[in-house]
Amino acid sequence: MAVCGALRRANDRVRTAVEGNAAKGGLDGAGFDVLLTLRRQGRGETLTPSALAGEMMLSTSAMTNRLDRLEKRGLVERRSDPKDRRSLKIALTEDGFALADRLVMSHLAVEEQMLTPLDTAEREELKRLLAKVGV
Amino acid sequence: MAVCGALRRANDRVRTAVEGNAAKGGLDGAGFDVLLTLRRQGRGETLTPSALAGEMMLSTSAMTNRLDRLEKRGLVERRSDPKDRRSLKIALTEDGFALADRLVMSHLAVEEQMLTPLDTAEREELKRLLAKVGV
DNA sequence: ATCACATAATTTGATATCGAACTATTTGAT
DNA sequence: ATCAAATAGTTCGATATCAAATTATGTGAT
Repeated sequence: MAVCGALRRANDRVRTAVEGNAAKGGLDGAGFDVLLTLRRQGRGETLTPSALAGEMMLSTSAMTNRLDRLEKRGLVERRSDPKDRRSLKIALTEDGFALADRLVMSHLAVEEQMLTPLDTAEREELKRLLAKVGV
Repeated sequence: MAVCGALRRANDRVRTAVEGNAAKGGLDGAGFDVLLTLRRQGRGETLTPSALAGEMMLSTSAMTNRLDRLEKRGLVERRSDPKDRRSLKIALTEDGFALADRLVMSHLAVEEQMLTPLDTAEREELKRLLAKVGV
């Protein structure tokens, strides 16, 4: 059978390729994921650290750490929320958006590259089968 | 498309379920993987720390750490190799083999459980498609 | 036989993560 | 209006991992 082993190997391979792409922007997979999640919100949109952590299935303390690094590199900003002074809005800076923008292109190309052995019907079938796993 | 996202989510679900099973034996996924890899060699068979690390795609230093914990719990033994005094043979103890034996049953049941939504043909198809992604 | 190099495992130093404790602020019950 | 409980984010302590350095041993070229 060994379906679960095949699942893990395929996932590892994709993850490695995706991290390789992030490295081209001087990021690790962790930092790239944050940038990508922020960019997905759209230009100028923000998320709180908690929302980011929740979306990325990460502890808030890990998110604090990731944001520290990204902020230090000038890729994200912490903006205080005037409505709730406990809360923060995390926004991509110009640089952050530009980097995310640049990386997302090759990121998509890398993901596409990993799937080249599959034709369109196979991709749909794979997605369908994966969605059924673990219900 | 989002095939890669589906891949990651399916893998996460399986991993979580498998770790839940390991926890029933007081192990984490890391320790369970080592026991399982040793048990797969057969009763009384051994592997060196390097071989284990290689097989599990882990650094040898991480393996030293895992073996320390398992040895402390009396689940594995480090046996010196008379042929090469640099080298060690890692063997399951009686307890280790018994625990691995007990957990592997429920482990397989858990993996099976994760795949119940798929019939036999679908499992084969999924494995085939995953193999095309993961080489 | 010697000595440079290779190899096995461990130790060390750095970092990412988690859960728990902490600080500051808001909410809600009275 | 007050104060207990909830919430947002950070800090802290512990641990797992990796890469590099280290120790001990083996191998091979001369």
